[in-house]
Amino acid sequence: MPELPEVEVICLGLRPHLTGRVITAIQCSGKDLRHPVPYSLMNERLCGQTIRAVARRAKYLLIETEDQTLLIIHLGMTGNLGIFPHATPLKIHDHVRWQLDNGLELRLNDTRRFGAVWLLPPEQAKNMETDFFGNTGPEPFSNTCTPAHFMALARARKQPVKTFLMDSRTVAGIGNIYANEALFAAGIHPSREVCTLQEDEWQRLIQLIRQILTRAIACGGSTISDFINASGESGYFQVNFQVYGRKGQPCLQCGIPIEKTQISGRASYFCPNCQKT
DNA sequence: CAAGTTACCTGACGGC
DNA sequence: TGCCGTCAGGTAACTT
Repeated sequence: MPELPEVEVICLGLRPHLTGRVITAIQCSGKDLRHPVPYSLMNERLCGQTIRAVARRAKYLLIETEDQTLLIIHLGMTGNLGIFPHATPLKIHDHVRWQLDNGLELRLNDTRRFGAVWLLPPEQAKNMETDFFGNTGPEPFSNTCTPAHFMALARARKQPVKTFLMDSRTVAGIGNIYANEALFAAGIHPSREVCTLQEDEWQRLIQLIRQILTRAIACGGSTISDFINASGESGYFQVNFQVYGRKGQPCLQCGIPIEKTQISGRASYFCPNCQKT
């Protein structure tokens, strides 16, 4: 489900519900997500704490409490977060619930359980950016996300540009949908060897990545099958997809049918006319 | 080391 | 109707 725009939409939706609230109790389904859920540690460190801030880094949601404890949530492919009254019946695949002091609770629902939850006590949270996110690339909107950054990493690498963009060590938050969409917008073939991109192409690609992510956030994200934001609403950026999921349909620029191929195991969509290798 | 493949897990869908 | 194979927004451990 979630790439950067979807996590950002969830973050923005949750922030007013969570900020200033006290976490009063925590419940788990008992099933592991990608890692075991740190249930005992959360009970020790989180219960009784007031939430100070809700933020996003890459595709991770960060919930910080007044004593600087950090709850980190990743949604994997199918994870979703919502705010519900405590008495709301549980749905299948509701795996973690954080009860609040106002009768509501935050719920993590994750069908495939590729999501994950971490709890960093204050002394670890302090070093989060190096210890937890040490291998994570810059945010696409940060001023360190530059052509020089990409060109330094791409030098001498023959990897397809699409795989490079989706690597979280290169740049944060870009997954399969937005990699496909950004490369179409830039007129760059997804299989192109990443070391061959020139500075002006990187400049334009960065600009288009930012534009597409910004528009997707404004649309409330993309709803492929089941994404909903914290208020239970679907996103609608998917109506703006130019190539993703459009195999065989005419390119919206030139009318040639969109093609689909596998690149590093991921579905890749492109216009063979508008995107040259 | 770089790049490709597989595994993790569940559910939806298409073909037969 | 039902069974089976394939595929899916992510990440990391493997293999080559």
